[in-house]
Amino acid sequence: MNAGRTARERARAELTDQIKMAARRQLAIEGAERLSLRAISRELGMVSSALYRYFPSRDDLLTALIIDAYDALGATAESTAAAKDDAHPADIWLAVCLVVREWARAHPHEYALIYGSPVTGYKAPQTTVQPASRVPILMLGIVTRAQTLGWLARLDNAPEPTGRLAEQVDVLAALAPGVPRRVLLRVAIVWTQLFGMISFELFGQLVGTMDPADDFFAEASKQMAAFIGLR
Amino acid sequence: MNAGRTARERARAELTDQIKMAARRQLAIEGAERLSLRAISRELGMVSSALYRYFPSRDDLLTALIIDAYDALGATAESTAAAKDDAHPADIWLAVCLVVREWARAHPHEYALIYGSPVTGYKAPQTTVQPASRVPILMLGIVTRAQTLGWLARLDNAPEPTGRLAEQVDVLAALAPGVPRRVLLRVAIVWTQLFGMISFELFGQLVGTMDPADDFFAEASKQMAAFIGLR
DNA sequence: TGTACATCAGTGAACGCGCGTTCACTGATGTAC
DNA sequence: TGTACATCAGTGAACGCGCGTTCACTGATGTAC
Repeated sequence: MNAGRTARERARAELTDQIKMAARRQLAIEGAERLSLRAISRELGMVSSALYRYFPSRDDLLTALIIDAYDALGATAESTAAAKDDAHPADIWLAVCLVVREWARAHPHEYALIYGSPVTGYKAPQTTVQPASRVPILMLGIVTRAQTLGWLARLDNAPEPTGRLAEQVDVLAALAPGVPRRVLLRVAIVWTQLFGMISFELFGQLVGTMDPADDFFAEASKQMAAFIGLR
Repeated sequence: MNAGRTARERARAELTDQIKMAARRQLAIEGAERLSLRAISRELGMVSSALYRYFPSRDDLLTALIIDAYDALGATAESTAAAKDDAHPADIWLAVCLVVREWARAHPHEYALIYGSPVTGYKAPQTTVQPASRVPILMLGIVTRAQTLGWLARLDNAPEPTGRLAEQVDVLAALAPGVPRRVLLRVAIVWTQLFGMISFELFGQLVGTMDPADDFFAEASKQMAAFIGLR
């Protein structure tokens, strides 16, 4: 019922959304570097200066798009995991890997916006940090659950991190109580592998070898799940 | 002595280099998307139209820079490997991983140019393929040598690729005679991990956890070397 | 060695386009009494 | 319920800047005889 919201407030919320949608459409065609306020205003049939009632600058619009992209990916991954709540942790893990890849393939420019080379002259503000951490936190949660349920191998052969690396791993440990540090280190390694593989696929590095990458992706994800001890 | 080359030819070669150098300098500051012929011509004290005597268009200049970047990275990696010719393959492997990372950190925009999100509207021509393959070919060579010398574990537990994935792996097998397919599949996985980790470091994804990444990188590279059976 | 002609590098002006941002303004919507 | 005033959205013109590419040209370098 939107009780208490004036027509003005509703119109503002709606137009803010429409601006972001137009921006995303442009992003999909042109990429982030070429995202242009004037082109967006043209698409919406407004005058370019009108956008400044909604976003104080182009960079603020970019920030909004970045946060939206992280949140969209995060929400997709989280709901995939939630839907398989009672599956084996290893299966949940794989499903999350797959859905992250699918989202990336379905939204290549939004993926590039958040995981590709940074946009020149743009400095991501602190507000992007929390949305950016949703996928890693989800992955740590799955591993933690696996540990609790006894579905995590002991990995006695995996080396224990020491020194500064141990301290860095402790940042993860705070989010994954009970999971050994040697496992968490491997989770970080696998995390970089996952996004490295997706980036290689989307950015054209696999052409001529592992492209199309469906089988490669599935098999790599499985081996990486085993690498962190999921079984 | 440059025998046989006229003054004109020498001047042309030199200016072509200077244009590329100026372009690389601009790349380092502005990024590839903002690379501008006019800015380059300004830096060289020429008129912008003069550049068209050297490069038929902005895209051709970009192509030249991409090829140069792949070649610079490839040459660096190859000479690192060559300098350790008689070391253990595992040590050569690690040294190559490290020097690839170092090169990337020293040339972040050139790295982004070749391993980051593709430049919008730019389609990489076939001529970039060979330079792009230097590092992967080098890595396969190291693994092949390890196999020949008996420094590659058998990895009996690693799954054998099947179906289309097996065919894709065979592209690598042609460059790595005698290396089992299950190992080559892992080499491909590790290849994506390596560049994924470097991209995450350079593009700011590790901030708050594994940054600074020296220890993480070294340890991850070691574990990945073990993952493909190097010992 | 000297001349005539062809090749090529670099100039300067122009075309046609794009962009982000500011600012004074009009007119509609919302609020306090 | 009605009026007076404040808030806010959107306009349109302008500023000052950037870009890639084309084209007719001048003058220097190279080549053939």
